[in-house]
Amino acid sequence: MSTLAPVYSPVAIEEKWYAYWMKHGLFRSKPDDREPYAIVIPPPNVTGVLHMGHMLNNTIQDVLVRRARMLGKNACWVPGTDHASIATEAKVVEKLAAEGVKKTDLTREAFLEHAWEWTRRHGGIILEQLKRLGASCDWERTGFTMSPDYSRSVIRAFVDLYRQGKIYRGVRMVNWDPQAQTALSDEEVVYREQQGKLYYLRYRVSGAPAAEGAGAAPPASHPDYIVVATTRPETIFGDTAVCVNPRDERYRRLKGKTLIVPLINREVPVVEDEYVDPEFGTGCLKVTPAHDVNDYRLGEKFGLEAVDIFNDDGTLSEKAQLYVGQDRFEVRRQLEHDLAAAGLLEKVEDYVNKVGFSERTNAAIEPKLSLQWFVRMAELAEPALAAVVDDDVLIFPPKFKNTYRHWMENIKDWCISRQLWWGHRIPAWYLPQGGVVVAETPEEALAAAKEKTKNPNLSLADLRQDEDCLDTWFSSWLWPIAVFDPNVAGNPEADPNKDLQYYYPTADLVTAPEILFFWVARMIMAGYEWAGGYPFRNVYLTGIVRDRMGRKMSKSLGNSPDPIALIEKYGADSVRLGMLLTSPAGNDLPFNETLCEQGRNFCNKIWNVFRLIKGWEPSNSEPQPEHARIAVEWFAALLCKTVQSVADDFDKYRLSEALMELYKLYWDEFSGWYLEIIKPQQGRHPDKKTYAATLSIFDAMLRLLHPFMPFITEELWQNLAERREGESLMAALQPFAQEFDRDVLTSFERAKQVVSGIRSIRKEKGIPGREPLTLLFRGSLPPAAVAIVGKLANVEQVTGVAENTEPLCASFLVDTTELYVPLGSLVNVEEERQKLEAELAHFRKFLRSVQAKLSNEKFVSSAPESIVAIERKKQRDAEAKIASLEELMNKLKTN
RNA sequence: GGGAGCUUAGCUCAGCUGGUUUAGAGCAUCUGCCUUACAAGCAGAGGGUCGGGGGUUCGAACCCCUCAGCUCCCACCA
Repeated sequence: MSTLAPVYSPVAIEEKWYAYWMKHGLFRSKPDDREPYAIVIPPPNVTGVLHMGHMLNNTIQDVLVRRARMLGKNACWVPGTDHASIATEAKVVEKLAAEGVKKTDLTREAFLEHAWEWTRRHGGIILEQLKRLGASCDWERTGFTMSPDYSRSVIRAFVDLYRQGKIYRGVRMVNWDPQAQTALSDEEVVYREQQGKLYYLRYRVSGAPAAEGAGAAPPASHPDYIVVATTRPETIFGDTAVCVNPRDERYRRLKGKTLIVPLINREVPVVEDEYVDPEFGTGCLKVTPAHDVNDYRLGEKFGLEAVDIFNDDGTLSEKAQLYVGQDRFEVRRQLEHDLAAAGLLEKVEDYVNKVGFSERTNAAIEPKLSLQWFVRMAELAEPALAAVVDDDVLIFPPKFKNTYRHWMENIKDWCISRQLWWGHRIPAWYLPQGGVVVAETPEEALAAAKEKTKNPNLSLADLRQDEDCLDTWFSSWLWPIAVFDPNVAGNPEADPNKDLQYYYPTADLVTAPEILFFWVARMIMAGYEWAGGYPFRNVYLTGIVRDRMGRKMSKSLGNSPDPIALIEKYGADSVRLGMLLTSPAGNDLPFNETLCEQGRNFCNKIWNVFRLIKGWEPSNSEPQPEHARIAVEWFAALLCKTVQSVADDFDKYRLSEALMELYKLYWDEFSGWYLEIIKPQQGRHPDKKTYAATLSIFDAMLRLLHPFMPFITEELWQNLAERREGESLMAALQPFAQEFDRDVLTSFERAKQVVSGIRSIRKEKGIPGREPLTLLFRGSLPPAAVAIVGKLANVEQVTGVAENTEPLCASFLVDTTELYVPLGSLVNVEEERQKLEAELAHFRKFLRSVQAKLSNEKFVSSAPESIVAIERKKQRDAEAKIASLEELMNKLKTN
């Protein structure tokens, strides 16, 4: 009798096996002659902590990697972290602020000192958390996007693109984050609907008399004024024109006139452009070239001055003339009063419009003209677009292929400079007399500068390096290349090293759809640019983890459970199951702790099966009983079928379905049917043959389950037999798909129906399981049924009869075989009759529909032969069943 | 404004080329059981006119049209 506890406790077991796997280098991967299988982790922020999204994402990666390893591939999962320029810098700034230190008071060097300190303190926590999950990463390969090697890759890539003319510097309208005080790429801006106001402002026509204040406000249609609608009145100080549609009759009189901007009294021209929608607002558009993308275009077209009225922190600058130094939103509020007081505010309406916010700091984005570095994308995008369109890179689920194509076909240049310190500093040096050199090192920059200026006396002190850093994604787009060979990116002459040759392209990339453009698309571009081809063959896009109310889990909402707390409560295997039980690729995962409970229950089930088996010893004296022989034969076939369909599920990235299949195989088929059949009586042991077969089946199931639940399967596998030190389930092979006999499966399914039929009768009649029954049948029964009813339904005797002569029976049908359970007085004839009547009605109706189909000439002539044959069989079966039911009915009547 | 997708049992989803589907699964629910591996369990049961309407077809959850609702992505309407 086993002394193991009836409840599985994961904590100590998980720790033990993770340490064991590490100790024996089982996560390690080096190039050899096996087929390679590589995954690079989407590097989490270096100072981040694990959240539910990571949990889902990394569980999927671990399942894929562990399975690949067990299929005999050389599996390599490369972990690492991202320096996350803006996110990390924001955290450091916040931390310093809490200590009363302003970033602006520090030198760049001093600030970086703090940032590195922060990174050392918090860096890598998330990787330790991944270990709790069971992640089988090759930790010796842990990368960091700001390690010295990696930084060299990034800088080299910049220099290379610059030399090719694919990077340029210029003044463009960019998304300005006034809180972080940096430019952002278009992808870093999120638009949200905001309840705002639409302000109708009066612009006086030049030469017309000025208003005298609120009381003297002219009527709306006054010829001396026009009315302009805007959501951002504070930008009027940057107005350099007013634009109307040339076809707009209402404003024909303004042609060639100038207008007076309210409060600051700047005289601006009226320009005409089709861009303006006469239907919107008043049909007059104020033009602020420095603070609106469209206005910028109008400004370029009409040669208007761009007056930048904002400071970098979002306060008004000297150029605004009024409200200087005040915050933009405060000015907006004040203006409403001040304009009204001046008689220049016609009306204010509530208005919903979309406003851009910084993805990182959540500050309202200010479109702003500024001098930034850009990557020219058109040429880079070409092969990356083709890769996906031509299916060299497959995206799961495939609906994202369209999204990808649309973005790539309309790609815009990428603003890569950030006004931050934490990151890769732009390798550009400005010359004393103007001009710039771009080089990998200061020394090379100096040499280039000397050549460019023809001045051999130039020194490093004369050069001024660009203050800005590169966008984080400008480094992470090199990830699948640089983690294997940091010398290749940006270096056309470099020969790829062994690692890159072997592992590249990687097999699968698992990530969230939200970074399809940020990261996935750009990695593909970088792959073609520097590594000769795409970086991964398959992209698996996960869904978003949501709470019960369907909200995205986020720190700010506080609706996300702490993954580590969940692991401590339920065990890592249970949480992994919870993540995978209901999340097909691309579908959101509505998370609920009950999913972890379900996982825990399953672990417990597995554990108890093990307790049962562990308590057995093979008995040499016993011959194998027929029921056990049949169970073994059946389960072997079922196992083969499952191995095949699980393989098929994996090919299609249907991980949840693969898991569910194994879940049911283990719980229903193995525990519920197989073990109940072969289980010897209490205190006895199974025969040698059955025992061996059971161990081997259990072993196969542990292998199949291991990628999903690595800890418990390893624990049980290690205890199932003597193992050598260093031996591990994770290094074992998956069961191979073999041919199997489908007839074995169908006969067994019929046998199950017989058992269920008898159990149903017991339940209905309230006959306890202990009371043995007799079973009569008319027709054919598979041997399996005869073999197992004794064990599973406590049937003492099974007898085939030509005709049922027992007077009082409960009866049921399995296919067309009639089964009778003699019950004497327990039978209520009327009840039985009603039951049969209902069944008869059902089959008669069904038969009519089949007959209708078959008597339809068009069906018989146009449907394929095989389909007609199926219908004929349905007809025969239904007829036979009806005959059998009628027979049962007759018996009931005659009795 | 453009594009993509979704709507099947109380919940989450399968249903792949229209016919072996007489619509399935897991969870939840209900009923009966502390049966000697497991009550985190066992046995049994109920639950759906496949979002509405129309069409194509011998045949529709599946194809077409239309209406309604939901989600996501992209876009410069002040």
